[in-house]
Amino acid sequence: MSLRHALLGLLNDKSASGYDLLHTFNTSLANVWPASQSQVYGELGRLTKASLLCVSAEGPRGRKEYSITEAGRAELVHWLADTEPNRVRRSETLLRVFFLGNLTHAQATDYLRKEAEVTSRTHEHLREIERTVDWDADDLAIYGRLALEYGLRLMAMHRDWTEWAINQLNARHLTAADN
Amino acid sequence: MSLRHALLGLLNDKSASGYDLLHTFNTSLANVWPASQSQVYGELGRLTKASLLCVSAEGPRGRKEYSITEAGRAELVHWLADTEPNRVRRSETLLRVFFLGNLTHAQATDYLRKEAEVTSRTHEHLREIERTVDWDADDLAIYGRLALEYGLRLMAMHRDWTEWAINQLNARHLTAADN
DNA sequence: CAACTCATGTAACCAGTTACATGATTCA
DNA sequence: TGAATCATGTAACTGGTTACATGAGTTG
Repeated sequence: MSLRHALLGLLNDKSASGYDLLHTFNTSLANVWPASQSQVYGELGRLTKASLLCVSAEGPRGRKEYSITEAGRAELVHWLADTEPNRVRRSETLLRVFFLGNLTHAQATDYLRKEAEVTSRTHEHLREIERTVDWDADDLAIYGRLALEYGLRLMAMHRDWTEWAINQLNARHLTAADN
Repeated sequence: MSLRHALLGLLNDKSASGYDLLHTFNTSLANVWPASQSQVYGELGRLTKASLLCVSAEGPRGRKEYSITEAGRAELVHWLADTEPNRVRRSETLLRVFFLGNLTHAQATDYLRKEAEVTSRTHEHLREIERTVDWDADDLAIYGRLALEYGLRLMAMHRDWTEWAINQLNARHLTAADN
């Protein structure tokens, strides 16, 4: 149910169209809770039918501006204050690590090196966001700043771990007569 | 398609029944790629129909032991060597951070403190695993050790970030006349 | 007037969760 | 003999992805 609450949260800050929201999911929320076009439009319809949102204005090209209702605000706060987050994490990157023994030493370290590279790029991208966004603006920016810092630290950790893992594999490769 | 490759990876190491595999998903892989009973049994059936696995033995209580086939091994290596991991991450924990402005200062810091607590418990749990597992056994253990270290570092980072975030919110709360 | 951006909607499919259903074997 | 564990299977539902389909307004 997170997408629905993400929509409520964003619309509580500011009324917007599906198209506007989609943009937010592709930028600020891209690394936290990405959502596709079909998902956003679908969920907006369902939330409106459930009276947690309403269409507050219509513009050119069939544009619909959605606003949160009192019931929607109540649901948002209820979600934040009274429910537990789902903490299940899945990482395909890490799953692959489990099975690296099926590759040659060179292939395995290449895999890790590539991960390090992608991590660096993401880190750079987050730094770029940090530089360009006006962090004093509003609530969303203040808390978004906290989330961004999380991303930066995650990428740094990921980079360090990857280096460590490569060294582990190299050490093992040198001492053993395997592979 | 990650579950299917997780199954191939595990069965390449050692033939096993759905029940055995389920146990692995609930322990070693619980923090990397958890899977439910219905999912495992369903996928084993599909993989067998596709000839990537075969039933190599039947035991008491309808037990079926699955073994990987040559085609299955080929698919496993193809997945590892020739395909890119899906790196999409979703974090409900972090999504909620975006919307903490809808709570009181006390509620917001409580949320973060609770996250820190859960993180500590998970960290402790991983340390326990580190202590009890025999890491010299086989390939899976060696690479599993790398994954475990990732988990430990992730939890440490998460803990540090949470502390930092609480301080950020406290500092803001003291200087401003808001809330 | 062509290319681009704005803007919405839907259908088919795939992956994962929860719950239901059943029964054999082992062990205290 | 009753409880625990071993063992499998299926159905309904929810959430997410990809692709298809359409068209209005804006800008060079």
